[in-house]
Amino acid sequence: MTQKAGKAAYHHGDLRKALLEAAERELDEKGIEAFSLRGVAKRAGVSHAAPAHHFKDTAALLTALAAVAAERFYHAMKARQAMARPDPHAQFIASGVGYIDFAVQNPGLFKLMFGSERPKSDDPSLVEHATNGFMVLVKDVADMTRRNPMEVDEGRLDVMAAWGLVHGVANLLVAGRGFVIDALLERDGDAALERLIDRATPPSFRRPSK
Amino acid sequence: MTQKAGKAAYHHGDLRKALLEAAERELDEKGIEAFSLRGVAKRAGVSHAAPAHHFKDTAALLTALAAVAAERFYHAMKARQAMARPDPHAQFIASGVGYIDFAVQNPGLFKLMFGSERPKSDDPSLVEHATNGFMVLVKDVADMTRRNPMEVDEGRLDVMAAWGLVHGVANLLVAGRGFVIDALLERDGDAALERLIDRATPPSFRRPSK
DNA sequence: AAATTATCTTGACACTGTAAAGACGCGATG
DNA sequence: CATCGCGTCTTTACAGTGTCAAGATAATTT
Repeated sequence: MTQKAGKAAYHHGDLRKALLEAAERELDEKGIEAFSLRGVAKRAGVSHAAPAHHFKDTAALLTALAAVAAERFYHAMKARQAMARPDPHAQFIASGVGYIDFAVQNPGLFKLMFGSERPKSDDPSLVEHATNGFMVLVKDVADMTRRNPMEVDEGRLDVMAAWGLVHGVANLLVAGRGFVIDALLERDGDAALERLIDRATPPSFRRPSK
Repeated sequence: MTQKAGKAAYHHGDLRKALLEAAERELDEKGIEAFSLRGVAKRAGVSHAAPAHHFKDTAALLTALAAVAAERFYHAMKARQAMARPDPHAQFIASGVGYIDFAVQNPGLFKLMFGSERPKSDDPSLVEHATNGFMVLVKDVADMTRRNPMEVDEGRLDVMAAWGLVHGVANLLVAGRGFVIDALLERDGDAALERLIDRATPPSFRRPSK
């Protein structure tokens, strides 16, 4: 086969993984717009052309990183839900808080997933994990409204509204435009987000159908 | 003074304005992440170092462009409101539709304003126009709830929710993640957005206070 | 042990943003 | 009107970027 399991297989060991970790650090410190492949190579302690043997180009590296980000993103939401009450509305709020909190805790990864065109958005692995995340949202809305929202116009509007709400708040916070609720977040933490989503829940989510 | 009014004052005429227009084209075609200052200069028909005399660096150019974008953004919302019924709820929906529609019609400028860290977000002109836009939203919420929302916690949550909703939907559409409602938009146009915002309006926006 | 293959390095190229220095034309001043 | 001065643009240069091609080295296979 190609490489050993543990570490130090060849010159570096598992360089592919090391590059992904270095890329995440680069992303956190420099931001997506100043992200540099040579910087990643430097962090990993290899030459500037080494990444080419593991990732075709920068876009491929960022795509792989976006895929692991999407996976973590999904698990962050599921973990929130696991700790919340099982009723549909509580589950909806939990995933929403998880959505926003992940963005705040991982602004670089979040912007990579949703705010950059550099990752190839049709990558199978990325699509898979992103779809998983989306399905959480759809299921939440489905459980609240007791139907498959994607099958009717009103349901689709509801899904888009729910997604848009958490996505917009996440984006605003990550973009440094959260001054409206920064003080509340400082004081109440996640509870403020719960209140926000709860207050913003439209009537169509409270009733079975309509 | 420095230059004539009409055109062709010196070698180029009003190069500053020409650069801003060229930058907008560059932004539309290449996107913010592939935006190139030399590309802008080429479009304007000047040497690659010419922009330096009108904008200190690329960030300064993008900042100026973001400022004009913010101004247009504000006017787009106001224009929508001027054509809508005068009641608070209709005004709120109108500005929301204007918000989202501007993003869809000007994805480059929208991403520049909200999704990029390259413009200097503390630029006075940019801050001024951005604040104007924000004030539209605050006023809408204020008119619906009959109070200054920024003065109480619940009001701030409402403002953030309203902003987040339209901002999130706009972002998703601009990021090519609008598949949930793309068909509806294709069919009904802005009316679909009106329905979306209307359905998503939380109960706290319908009643005077509480 | 020798050959093959995978992995990484070195060097090169075209491109980027920015700085410094020079050329040019316009407006103001004598 | 001629000249100066200054604002405007160009040329040249440099450090940095992503990517390609060729070479070197270690690990695996035969």
